[in-house]
Amino acid sequence: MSPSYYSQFPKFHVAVDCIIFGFEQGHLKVLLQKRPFEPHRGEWSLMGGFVKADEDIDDAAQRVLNQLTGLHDIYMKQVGAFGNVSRDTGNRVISVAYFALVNIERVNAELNHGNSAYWEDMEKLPPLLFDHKEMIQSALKKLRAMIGHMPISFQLLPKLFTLTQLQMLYEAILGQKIDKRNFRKRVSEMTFIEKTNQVDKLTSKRGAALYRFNVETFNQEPIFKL
Amino acid sequence: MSPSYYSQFPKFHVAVDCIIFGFEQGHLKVLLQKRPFEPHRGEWSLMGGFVKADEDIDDAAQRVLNQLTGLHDIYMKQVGAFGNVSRDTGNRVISVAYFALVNIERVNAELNHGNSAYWEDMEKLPPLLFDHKEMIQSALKKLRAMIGHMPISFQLLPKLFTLTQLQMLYEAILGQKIDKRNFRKRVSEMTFIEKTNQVDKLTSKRGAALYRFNVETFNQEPIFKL
DNA sequence: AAAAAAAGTGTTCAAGTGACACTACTTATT
DNA sequence: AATAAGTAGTGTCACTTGAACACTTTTTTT
Repeated sequence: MSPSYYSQFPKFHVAVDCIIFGFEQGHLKVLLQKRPFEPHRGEWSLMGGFVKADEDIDDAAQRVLNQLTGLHDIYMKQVGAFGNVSRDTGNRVISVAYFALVNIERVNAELNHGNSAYWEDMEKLPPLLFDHKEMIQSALKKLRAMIGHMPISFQLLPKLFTLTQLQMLYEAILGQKIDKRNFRKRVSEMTFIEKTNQVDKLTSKRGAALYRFNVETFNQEPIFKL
Repeated sequence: MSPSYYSQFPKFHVAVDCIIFGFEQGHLKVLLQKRPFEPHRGEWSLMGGFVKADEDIDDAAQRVLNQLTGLHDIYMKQVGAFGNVSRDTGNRVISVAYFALVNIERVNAELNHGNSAYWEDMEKLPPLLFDHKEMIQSALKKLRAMIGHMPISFQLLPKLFTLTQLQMLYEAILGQKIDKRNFRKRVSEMTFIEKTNQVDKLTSKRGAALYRFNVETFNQEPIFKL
């Protein structure tokens, strides 16, 4: 038994698939693309890619996200490994799913439209390749479990946002209405969600105060409950 | 671009590693073994194995669990994929970790001692192979998040158990003391944790009522909060 | 009969959660 | 100048949940 004891065992293609969430006009969205190669070319699918020989899986996910969106250093969370024998009908491929939360406007500036990428509303997902819908559902479940404890949802919003936007975001992710006064009460307890003196006048005649997430204040007292 | 488009990409050994939790004498334990092959033969490690070419990853985890313990159809939960380039110093191996909860007595009857398997207390883990300690920590974190909502902890106990045992189990998993009266109050609200008329006299002179988890009652009203 | 050992049992207070409806401000329209 | 339109913003109360807390009961052993 030399170090090549391993070599008696089969090897597999390993891919990463990215569930890239965005938020626009009160709707939670996912970035989909038409698969650019055979088999199943042209079907709607998540953005994915094969892991390279000298690459950590986490890094592969970052690379794939970057290829599509141009973004670097985005927080990505592993959803899990999907490894049924017949999940990929082309060949045996084990895929590790990751999700990311991104600001749609920042991404659209950089989107490589040669990829025919498209933001699809989570409520209106078309049929998707293989088990990609299952991956999205798992990712959403994980996201729902996390947003109450970790301030990750701000990644989906512009730097400055109104409390109505923030509330609509939570409603979209959780899939349920939230009481406005209770929501704002909780927000006001988080000192790191701070009011600026700027006003957004796009959606109301009165105008709404713009808020910002202050990382430094959060690091001093990282207690988050929404 | 034929169906062998995939073939330009590298392939990897894919393994599963099993975190097998047990509970004995008030302590949460993990089943470890001395690695039976090179490299690193003899180091303490989780029970693992390579995925076969025609095998779902979930099935591979079940197979590995069965090889070591003889148990079938045990609930296993995926912890995640561990895929850093240098996690396995022997060769690139991507490993998917799973955890299972088993009854130690049932397992010990079947344990293949040729594997030199050993139940180690979670508080006293020795240095472990590669990233196995990290896998165990992730598994414990996941377990902690689950036991409050799902009645999985009963897998760790004998069919009949006392409330003191059940409480010690929760204390061991959560790593903190629980108030006895509050705990028993909550248990008494779960009608599917039912008192038998049998009594355990091993640990007290008075004797303690033995309880059982009733699956049928649980299925009728699957609301679990502990 | 007394001591030992763990089982079993309620109440009270604080905190958190959820339900609920009107006023304030600005702009556009007449 | 008045009013209509449209969203922002604001407090209270009832209820539920969670946390703290100590003594009595039962049986066996000495």
